[in-house]
Amino acid sequence: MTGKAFSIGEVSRATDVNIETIRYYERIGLMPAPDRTAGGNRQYSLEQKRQLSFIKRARNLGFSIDQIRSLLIMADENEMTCRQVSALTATHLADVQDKIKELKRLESKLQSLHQKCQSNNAPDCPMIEDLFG
Amino acid sequence: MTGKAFSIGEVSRATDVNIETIRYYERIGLMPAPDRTAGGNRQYSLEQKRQLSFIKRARNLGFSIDQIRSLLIMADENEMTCRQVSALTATHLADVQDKIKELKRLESKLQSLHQKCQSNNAPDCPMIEDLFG
DNA sequence: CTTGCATCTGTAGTTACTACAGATCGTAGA
DNA sequence: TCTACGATCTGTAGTAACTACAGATGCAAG
Repeated sequence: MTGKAFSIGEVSRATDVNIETIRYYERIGLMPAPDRTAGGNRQYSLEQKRQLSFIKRARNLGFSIDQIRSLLIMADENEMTCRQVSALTATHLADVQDKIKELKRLESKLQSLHQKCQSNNAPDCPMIEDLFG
Repeated sequence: MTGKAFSIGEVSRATDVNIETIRYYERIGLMPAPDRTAGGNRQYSLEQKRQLSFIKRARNLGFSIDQIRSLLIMADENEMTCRQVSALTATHLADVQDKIKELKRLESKLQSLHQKCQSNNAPDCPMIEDLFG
């Protein structure tokens, strides 16, 4: 009993992953090479569709492709993986928090520069002066 | 009276911009092609050094190369540019704020997933389950 | 059997650099 | 003046994660 097979377009719509991106994931080995029709079109199994949706969700959480590779391996094992997943998540969370910090630094600098710039009617721009040092 | 000339290494150390990056900026037209010694080594003028430091500061504020191209043009003109600079800064600031928002969304999702994962000793990982949907 | 949308492969472009390899330059010391 | 040897040179390729084609087929409905 072979399960239902899906075309790349169906899988794309179901997971909201671009067709080109799906093929890209296959090329880099993030997705397995699916079966093909006689004519050469890809035919995805339900499990493969599920894997793609896993990848999509993880991408939406900002995990990198390499991190997702690890997550997929962990998802396939049963020992110790929850701890490993937890560690990977913690690392990623820290990365995200670092980025937030950095962006907030930018935000406040930009805000103060912007304010100086707006309240100025002279020919010289304080923002530009600032950048020249 | 020709001003002092600087080697690429001196300029690199002075601005904290990688030598390869300086050549890259020249290749893409962000920096002008400097004079050369008889043997072909680059010789930067004080003004060119200043321009590179301008670029570096703007990059540190998160402006894109294309935005910096605009900023450099504006820095060279004298009409209306403060208003333009202000507009460009506002756009960039909005981008930064959008990114912060998105990262905060990620942060809170990751935090809640991480918590579930940590308080779990069962064989199945709630984080993985979650990603599979 | 034709029409026309869906897929196919393969390559190149995106952003902002970084990392070589292999050759030459420039300068301080002998 | 010759010789090291570090600094630069050019040119190309790699990074992350896609996206965008071109040109050729597949497939299903009428």
